[in-house]
Amino acid sequence: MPREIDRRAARTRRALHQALLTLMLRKGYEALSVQDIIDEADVGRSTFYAHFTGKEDLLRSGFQLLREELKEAHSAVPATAAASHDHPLGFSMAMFEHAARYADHYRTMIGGRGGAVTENEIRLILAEMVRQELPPTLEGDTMPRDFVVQFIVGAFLTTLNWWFERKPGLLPSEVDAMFRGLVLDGLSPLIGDQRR
Amino acid sequence: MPREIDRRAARTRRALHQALLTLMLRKGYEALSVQDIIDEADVGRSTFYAHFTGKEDLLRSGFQLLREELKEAHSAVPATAAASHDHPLGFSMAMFEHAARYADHYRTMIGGRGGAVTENEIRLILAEMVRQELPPTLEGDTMPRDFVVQFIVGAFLTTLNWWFERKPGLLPSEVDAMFRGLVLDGLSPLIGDQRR
Amino acid sequence: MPREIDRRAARTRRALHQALLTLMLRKGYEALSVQDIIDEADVGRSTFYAHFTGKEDLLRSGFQLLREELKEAHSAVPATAAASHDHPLGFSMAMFEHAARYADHYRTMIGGRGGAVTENEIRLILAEMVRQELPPTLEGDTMPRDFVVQFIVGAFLTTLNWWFERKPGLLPSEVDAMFRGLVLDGLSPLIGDQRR
Amino acid sequence: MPREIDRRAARTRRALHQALLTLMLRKGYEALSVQDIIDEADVGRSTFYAHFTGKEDLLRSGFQLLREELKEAHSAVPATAAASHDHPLGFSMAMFEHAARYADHYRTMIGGRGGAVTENEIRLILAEMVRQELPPTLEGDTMPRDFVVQFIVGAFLTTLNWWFERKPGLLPSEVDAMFRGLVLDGLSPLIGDQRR
DNA sequence: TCCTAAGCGAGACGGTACGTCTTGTCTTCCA
DNA sequence: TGGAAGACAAGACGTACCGTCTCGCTTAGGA
Repeated sequence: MPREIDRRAARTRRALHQALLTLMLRKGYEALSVQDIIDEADVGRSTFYAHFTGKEDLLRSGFQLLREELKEAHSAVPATAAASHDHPLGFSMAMFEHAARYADHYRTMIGGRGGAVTENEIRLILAEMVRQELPPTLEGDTMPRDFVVQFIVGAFLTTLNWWFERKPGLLPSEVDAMFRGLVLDGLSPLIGDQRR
Repeated sequence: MPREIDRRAARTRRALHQALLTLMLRKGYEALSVQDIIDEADVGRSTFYAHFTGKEDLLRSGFQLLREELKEAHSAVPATAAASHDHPLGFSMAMFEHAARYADHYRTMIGGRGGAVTENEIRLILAEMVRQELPPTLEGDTMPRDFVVQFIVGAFLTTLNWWFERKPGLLPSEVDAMFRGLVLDGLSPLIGDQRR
Repeated sequence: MPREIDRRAARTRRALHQALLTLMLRKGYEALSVQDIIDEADVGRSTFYAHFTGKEDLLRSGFQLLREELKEAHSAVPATAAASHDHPLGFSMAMFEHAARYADHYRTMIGGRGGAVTENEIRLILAEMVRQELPPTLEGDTMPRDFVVQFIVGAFLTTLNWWFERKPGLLPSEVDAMFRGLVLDGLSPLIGDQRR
Repeated sequence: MPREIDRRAARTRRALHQALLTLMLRKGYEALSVQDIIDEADVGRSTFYAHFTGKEDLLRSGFQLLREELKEAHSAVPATAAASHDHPLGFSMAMFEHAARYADHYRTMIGGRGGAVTENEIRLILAEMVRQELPPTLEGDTMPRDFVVQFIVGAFLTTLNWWFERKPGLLPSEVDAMFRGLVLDGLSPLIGDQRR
């Protein structure tokens, strides 16, 4: 197969992904039409459908690329599992800082304007990160590992959302402290739990 | 205003709410068209738009009714705030049992098939319940109350989702124990946290 | 039967006829909806349909009344047939003057804005007038009487239309002269017809 | 512009014009809905609106085409103005014969079932024909030329209508004689006019 | 150097759903 | 008990997208 074609095709796909991103920031995912996207990308209608089955496919494929990039980036870093023993949920601080820097994107992706697909994809990515940090076996063996993973991911997203919506002025470090406080120690310290 | 009109109008609205519920169970919210709903409800197109601005309005109005019913039901019960000191998150067990009984509905509402609006409405209802159970002041004063509320609601929905998706065989009591374990005590007991 | 009801009914009908006339002047017949009419007449929907089968029926019924009034008015006048021998098409001058005085109404009724029904009703009324003026038997017996009637009515309406559309400045007497010239003597005097 | 599109578009437009004609014969113009037309033409709703703004536009555009065809056909014929001196209103006989052959179409177009638009378009076409036959200057200079044109057109349509409605058995030649009799010589020969 | 096969833009097309509008019916209220 | 009020089912309107399709144009690789 001539590789020139590959190159052209790749350029087209990139243009479409870029257009999607731009437009999602501007109007949100649900409000976009395929027509908007191909106008923004300056691409023919049939070309769009030659590459993707619809705007959802385009969105998913974008996250697919992102996931692969992240995987490569991570495989370069030595196993952090050991470090995580002393410093659990090590990913969180970096993520909050990243989110602060790219607040517009995060807001779009997470605040409903990204649609259900986006949120799901983000959960998958976060779940992957959390899974790698979590010790392979949990003490007591009462909690399934993937349940714990979902719990952490959910708490993280809740925190991010609350931050953006209600207290955008807080520093990443402050938000991180709150996140870690709740996730690691739960509510008991806050309500003077009398159990036992 | 003649009350006959009220009665007819109420019947029409009820038929539409019922149709929406039926169809959401069958095909999910996003896939529904207004045409589907009015066909199911056997109602004229213009009648639909005389009552609601669209399917989202219909959905919201349904939750509005639900919320009012719940409020009335709750106002009958004596304040549970006192009891919640000994037994925090008292709502959870009853909710898990309720969810088990009406699994189909919960699955539809929560598992993405209900759409973003539904999830948001459910969060509002749950947040209201949690807010009533949570002590008015939290110890240490480090966590904003509404953040804690969002954390609990998120954890509850995560638990529900995980239950339905991954381990539908578990008993409500088992799921409740897991939910309470994580939310009240956090991860520390599971990972042998060495901090401090 | 209580005649009070008759009176109410008559008032309702009059209100509807009046509303129709008002609105036809304002927007033209075709553009009117039943809703417009009952709003203008301040009458309930079912009331309208209790009296008329639709807006066409209302229109026709209005002309029906008009026709009866005209018939009464004419029956008072002694037979003009004799006079018409010396002065054929005697009706025309009076009609043109009337049209000039009520130009708005005529324009509405005749210039297309009145709809096909209106034009037809007007033709019926005019045909009746023409029929009365025309001698009972035509010389030569080559032309059916009703054909001649239609010819005259058509020429009259053509004249009226042309007057309003193209030369609204002309006096009724000038227009009448043109009408009579063409209808009575035809084209021959104008084109120097060489036949025979 | 690629001419393939022209070809496809032309086919679509032809199908719609054909469907309109068919349905007008069957139910009349006013009773038609756009839905009827696109069903008959087997064309998508949006396609219809891509070509025409509504059924009136479609109708007008059909007459536009017809007018262009007639113009081309006429431009082939040598100027008939000269001939018309000896034989005025030369168009009439051919038109009556044509009408007899395509009675259904004429009946639909003229008898009210064609709607106001149709009648107006037909008047325009006939006016054009009459204008070409009429000598450039009229004797006496008392009648505006376009008034005379309207008079002739009106008389022709009156004749056609009367023929179809009241005496469909007459031959084209008989009808033509009546038409020419009235239009050229007027009423005077029929009523023994005593003027002067 | 020409040929050919692919990627591509342009956009016509049949469909489906939208939210609005109008019609004629039907049920209840009120005088 | 009959007229008025207006909720309603039905369905057409014109608009917006969808996903499919056909068509020429470009462009680079192999002949």
